[in-house]
Amino acid sequence: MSQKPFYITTTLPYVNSDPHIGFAMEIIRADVIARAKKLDGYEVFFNTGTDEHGVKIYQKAFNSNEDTQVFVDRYVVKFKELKSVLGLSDDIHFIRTTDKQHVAAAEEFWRRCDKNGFIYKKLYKTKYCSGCELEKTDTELNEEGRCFIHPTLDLLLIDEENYFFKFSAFQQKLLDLYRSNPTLVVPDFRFNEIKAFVERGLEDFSISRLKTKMPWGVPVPSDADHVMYVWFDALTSYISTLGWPDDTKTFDTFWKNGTPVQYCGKDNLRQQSAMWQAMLMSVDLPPTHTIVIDGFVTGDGGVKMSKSLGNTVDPLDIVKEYGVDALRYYVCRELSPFEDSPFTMDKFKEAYNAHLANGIGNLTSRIMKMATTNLTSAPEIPSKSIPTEFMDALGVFNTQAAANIVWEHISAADRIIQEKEPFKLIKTDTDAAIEIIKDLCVRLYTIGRMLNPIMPQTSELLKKLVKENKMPEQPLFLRK
RNA sequence: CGCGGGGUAGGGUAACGGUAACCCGUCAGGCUCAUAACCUGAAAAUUGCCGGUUCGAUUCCGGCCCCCGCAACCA
Repeated sequence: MSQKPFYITTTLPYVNSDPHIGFAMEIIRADVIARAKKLDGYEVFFNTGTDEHGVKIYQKAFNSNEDTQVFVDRYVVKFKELKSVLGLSDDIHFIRTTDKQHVAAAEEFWRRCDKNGFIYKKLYKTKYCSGCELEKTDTELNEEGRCFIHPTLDLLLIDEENYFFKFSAFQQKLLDLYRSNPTLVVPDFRFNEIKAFVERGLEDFSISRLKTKMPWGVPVPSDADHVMYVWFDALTSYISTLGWPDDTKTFDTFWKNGTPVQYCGKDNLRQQSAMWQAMLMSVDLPPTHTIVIDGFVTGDGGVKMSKSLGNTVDPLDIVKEYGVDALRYYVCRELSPFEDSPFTMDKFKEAYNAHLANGIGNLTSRIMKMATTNLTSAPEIPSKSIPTEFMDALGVFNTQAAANIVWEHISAADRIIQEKEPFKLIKTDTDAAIEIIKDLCVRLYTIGRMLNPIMPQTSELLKKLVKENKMPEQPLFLRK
């Protein structure tokens, strides 16, 4: 029996700063889904990587007087380290948009798109602030359309020839796709948002930059004066990582005949569920199966995290102090799967003590203490015991609902110990007490099984302890 | 009338047409297997405001008031 294929990818983070908690959240969630699918018998292709082109990186490297490639290489190391820091799947794929294979794929994508008539050249007016000596985008201008730093200066409009993508040609096709694919975007309210956006009408967007101004990008085929705009290049990574266009076997298995899933933050809704889908159509490739949009991690009170406010949290620090599984737990259960969620160290500590130290950690100690003192060997473990609701919740990307099921099982076991008092019963009715303890061991094993996608290390440890009928060498999660 | 999300016990969140659930905190019991952990119970919410639909609304509809994102060539 050949395994069913499953492909899931994160957004490729832009490597102009260190990995932040928002991306850690996204990739942990994707990893949980990837592990759950593996547990369910799928052959999983799990992808992440780094987005390394574009003006911001070019400028930052330039400002620090560093070769751009050296600059990105330095950052990529930090992102690759996430694999061990966050306990990600061993076989995760990592694509860099500077990889030769990706660059070739992006160029081929462009060629096909162009051949199909969806790329054209037109004059594009850029806004230039002579004070900053920089081009400005609308988001970098104030309400009157003036530079924040130099509001008294008039912006200069400079004509520049750019290549454009005929996004507007895909309005109806996108709406048809949305209609025929009712689970394309999860959750529903994000799907509604993108539908409304497309219904309002689409504007073609620029997909190239003049090389003289910004050389750090994939060259535009057949025009040495331009490089691709970073988005056009980065989005194609979702298929270049699968070997497109050369490795048709891998691509066909996981994308064409599979159910490709893209995980991203809400700031990526438009790019992934509209622009990228249109781009795929333009080269006659099938659409993404599901795009999962999660919210932002915010500071206390729902305010944006920012270094100036001092309310940022570093995933590395958390892992150092509390361990990988504690962070994974928090992401899965304490943060909303689709809405914005506040993240503070106080909340984290509170949840850690309540649910990891007092919850699963303490439960493990009390069950295994009774087991090791009263059982001669591990009880028989049923071959399957994961409740279907658990897998169903993960199937709709609701890690919170899934984790809640696990913690209901933990509470139930604590209650059973209190109500049946096997530690007391053992003195009067040994056989009955042994049966209760065996049942508790099986319950703990089942909890271990369910924790596999969410907290892989804890999962393995729980299963090992029950199977070998051993006390943990030290408490699983020490109170902080 | 640009688009979307939210306003639920002291704090943080869940549920979403039919006794409003959970965590932290507070109070009172219990237990001793366990990481001063665990269990039971109590106090505490007219579910932002005003109308409507309904036998019944936190949940559906309309209006209003606040908060937060986004508003495309920023990634």
